[in-house]
Amino acid sequence: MKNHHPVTPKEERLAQILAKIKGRDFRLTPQRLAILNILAASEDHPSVDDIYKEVRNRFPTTSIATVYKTIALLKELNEVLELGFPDGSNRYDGHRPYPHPHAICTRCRKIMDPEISSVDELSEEMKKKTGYSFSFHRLDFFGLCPECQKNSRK
Amino acid sequence: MKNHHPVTPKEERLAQILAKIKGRDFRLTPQRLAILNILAASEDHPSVDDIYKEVRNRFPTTSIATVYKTIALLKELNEVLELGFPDGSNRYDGHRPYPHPHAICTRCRKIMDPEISSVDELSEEMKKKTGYSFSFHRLDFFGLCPECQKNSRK
DNA sequence: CATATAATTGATAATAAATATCAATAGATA
DNA sequence: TATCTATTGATATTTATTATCAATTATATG
Repeated sequence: MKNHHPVTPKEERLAQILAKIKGRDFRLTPQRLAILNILAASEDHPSVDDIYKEVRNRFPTTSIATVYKTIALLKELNEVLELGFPDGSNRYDGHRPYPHPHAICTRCRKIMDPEISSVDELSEEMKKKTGYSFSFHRLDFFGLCPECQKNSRK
Repeated sequence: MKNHHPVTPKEERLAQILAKIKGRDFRLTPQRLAILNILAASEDHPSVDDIYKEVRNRFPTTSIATVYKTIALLKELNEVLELGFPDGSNRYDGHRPYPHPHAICTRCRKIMDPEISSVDELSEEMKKKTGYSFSFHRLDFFGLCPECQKNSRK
């Protein structure tokens, strides 16, 4: 079982990204591939440093600059979503790069990706009323998750 | 015509904020009042530096640290909304502090505040599906404004 | 398969936004 | 008016990100 056509959604996604990269005379380096895989695989929302630490498990010489550069590339290709935290740092969502909102706990930092049907309507309304052509977005709600709510009531 | 009860929405708003400040043994300093007025008056979305420059017209000794501290206070009181730019810097919206989306041009940096009716539904759905209690949010769409779209088509 | 070209890496310096520090100042209260 | 303590202002520090550039290496080509 070696080279084969993509079957799972994840493999398909990865294949698409690779096609995009090859199509624009970017090069496919092992570091990039590793970062890509980490992002595509992670169900949570890693920081640059999280990603950095994980890549170094497989490629111990990887520089943090490479992580930043790869993420910048993926942002440009619209294959990763950047969540801006109020403290100035960022998190990355490589899982569902189309518009979707996050629920972010400001205490424990837990992030949820609920399925929200009204997003499409919102996007549509925004496009109609502004005339903008959007390429990315941040739809993030900040507050307390259910657990932290309990703990804060004494 | 000196001290009088608030009549315009803006005056009312300001009066509310002042009440909040007094209620929590914060002090009402001239610098704070000036920053507050700037934010309440500005129809666009100033950066910290924009605000800093404007305060210094009236209070030339004002420090940038004071601007940061005042904005932090207003964020805490939920009286100003922070927009995170992809470049890491922030903009501030003191005009409509309840949930509303922005359309941000990544080329000319123009920001629009359209009236979007589906936001309420989105907020409601988010609350129901996550159980979070939200205190602030970022609903920002990034892309090209109509003018920059024209200019980019050769 | 060997080679040439140019994109990319890795190490580190530079930048920039925001926060922390702390003595001096000045609101608020009695 | 005097006291108390939050706030200011100046600056140092922190932290995230970007820039720089020589060395490396992916890719195309002969």
